[in-house]
Amino acid sequence: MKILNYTIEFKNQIVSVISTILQKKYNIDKIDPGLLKFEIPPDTNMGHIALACFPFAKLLKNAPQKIAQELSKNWLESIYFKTVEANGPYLNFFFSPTYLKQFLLKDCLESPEYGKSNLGAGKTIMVEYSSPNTNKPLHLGHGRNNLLGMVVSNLLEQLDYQVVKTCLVNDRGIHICKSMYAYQKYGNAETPESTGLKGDKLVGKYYVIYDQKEKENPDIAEDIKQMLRDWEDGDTEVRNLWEKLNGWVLEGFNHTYQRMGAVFDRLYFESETYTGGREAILEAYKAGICEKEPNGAISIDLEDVKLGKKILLRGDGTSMYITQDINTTINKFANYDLDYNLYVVGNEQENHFKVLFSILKKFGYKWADRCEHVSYGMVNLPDGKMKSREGTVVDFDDLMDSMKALAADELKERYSANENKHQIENLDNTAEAIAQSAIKYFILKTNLNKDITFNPKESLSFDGATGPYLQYTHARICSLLNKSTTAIELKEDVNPYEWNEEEIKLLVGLVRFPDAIQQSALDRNPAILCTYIYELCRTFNKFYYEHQILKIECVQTRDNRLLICKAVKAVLGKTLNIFGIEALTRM
RNA sequence: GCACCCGUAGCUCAGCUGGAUAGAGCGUCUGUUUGCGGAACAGAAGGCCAUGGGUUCGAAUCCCUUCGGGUGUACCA
Repeated sequence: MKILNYTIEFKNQIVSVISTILQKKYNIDKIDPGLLKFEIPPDTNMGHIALACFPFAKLLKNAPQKIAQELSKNWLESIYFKTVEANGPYLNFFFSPTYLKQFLLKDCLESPEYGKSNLGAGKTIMVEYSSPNTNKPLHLGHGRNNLLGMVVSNLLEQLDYQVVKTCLVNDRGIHICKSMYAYQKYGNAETPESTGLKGDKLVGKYYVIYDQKEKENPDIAEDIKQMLRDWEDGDTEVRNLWEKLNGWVLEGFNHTYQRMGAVFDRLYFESETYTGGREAILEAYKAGICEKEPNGAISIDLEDVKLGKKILLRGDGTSMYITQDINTTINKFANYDLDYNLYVVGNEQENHFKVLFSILKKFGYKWADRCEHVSYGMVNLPDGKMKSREGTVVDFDDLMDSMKALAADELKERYSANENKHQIENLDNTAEAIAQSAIKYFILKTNLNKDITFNPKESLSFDGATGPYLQYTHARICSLLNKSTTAIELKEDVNPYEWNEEEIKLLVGLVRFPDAIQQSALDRNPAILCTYIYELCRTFNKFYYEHQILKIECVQTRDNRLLICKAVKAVLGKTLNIFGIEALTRM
């Protein structure tokens, strides 16, 4: 298993010591730090961390086994390591008790900064996510998007980036007119209040109705086009209707966002940006970057980057999807002094973003290279794709509701089955927190480039590698710490303490935490942190099962175990926080 | 047609910047609790890492072939 590519304090020491030894021995100039590949040995008895010596073999023209031997023999004393030994082609390191306790545990317990780094210090990064259409409610696909946007933002903040979270609201266009049209014709002046429906649900209902009506009478498609023209002309009646319905939808979205914990620093509305972009394109045309088509459309040749030809303005002079995206991106860099600009959007738009970034580059914007599409796979159902119009979507509000109901049932059952157990004071909040964690972890744990198959019956369990498992581990530790009658403080060991295998595994897990965050953030992939924290919890639960803590006689052992518990709790709590999952103290 | 992505245990997924014996969860079978939360822990069974080749001391991992699945390829958004 490979690890430790980033800022770990002891890494620098290893690099410099090894370089010195090899330079002296083999009389070479410099060792490329990239050759030093750290790993976690398969078994803690072999070592706590390891360095593979294969890469040196070629350079030094010697067997990796021999090199490992030489390195171990010439290793210098270090505060970080107790022993360093060669094992075949590997150089294995065992952490010193001093490092584990006075450095690692101390950091975990006392430093709110543990896990963070300053890779992004002084840099601003924008994360655009969610970007919904205001004609129908949010479904599970949006759920994945929102969660990725939120968590990637949180991860970047751990690296000390200044993060600007934005949402581009697609609030105009032909698809918006469809629900408006159906509402106007068949709506009977319904309102969220009169129907008791959430605003986005009400409008979504008419989006579906429109589709049915169009199947009965395809001619109404013309009415929609007219409606869009009226909207663009500022027709009062159409505009009023639009404002009313959009207001309802956005109100509905806000409830969903709030419930799942999505927040935005800045909203961009397509209705305000869609006319822009023309000037930039016409300017580029004047500069000879774009061409004019026979019918007057403006196009750009992207053949050199194998993206063909792209129309930027239609023959009738109207804007396109890409036109307003050009405009919005220019605005973003004008509004904020951005170092990076991320778009969390599904992989079906990969081509669109390649085109967009290429265009901006050709237009001469130096920041074009700092734009990045965070692409992810789709969410499918066991029997295929989700389709709004065919009613096969998993509505995100409904999903949260049903998960909450399941969690509440579970809590009641567990409570009545164990009368001696603690009482859940706030069943409603707890059920909500458990439901949230089940959904969030389920979605986040899958790598970005993979599609997710969502099987409602099987996917959202509370057992195994799930959000509730993580919460359970946290609650268990809290319960344990509460029962401790002595203060849990970090003290220097009077007698040397030998950590057992499970304890060492936990400590090595804690060492990896900053690395897991950095890798997760730099890859824009929360799944890495998901895997990490699940493994840490599994290691903890095994440790907990195998060893007594509070009731063990040896005070030193008890205190050291409690320290580990507290440290795991700290790291677990931070991670859950990054995921937007409540770290329950009871459940 | 072309481009990109995916193919690892019955199912859902880790592992992929090449390295020590390919790992988890669910499901199936079997154990563990007077010890602090059993939403836990352990064991068994289950793999030609889609296929065929190549590079390498070494390939699930990199390159190419084939097959299977997905997405994109608009003067739609």
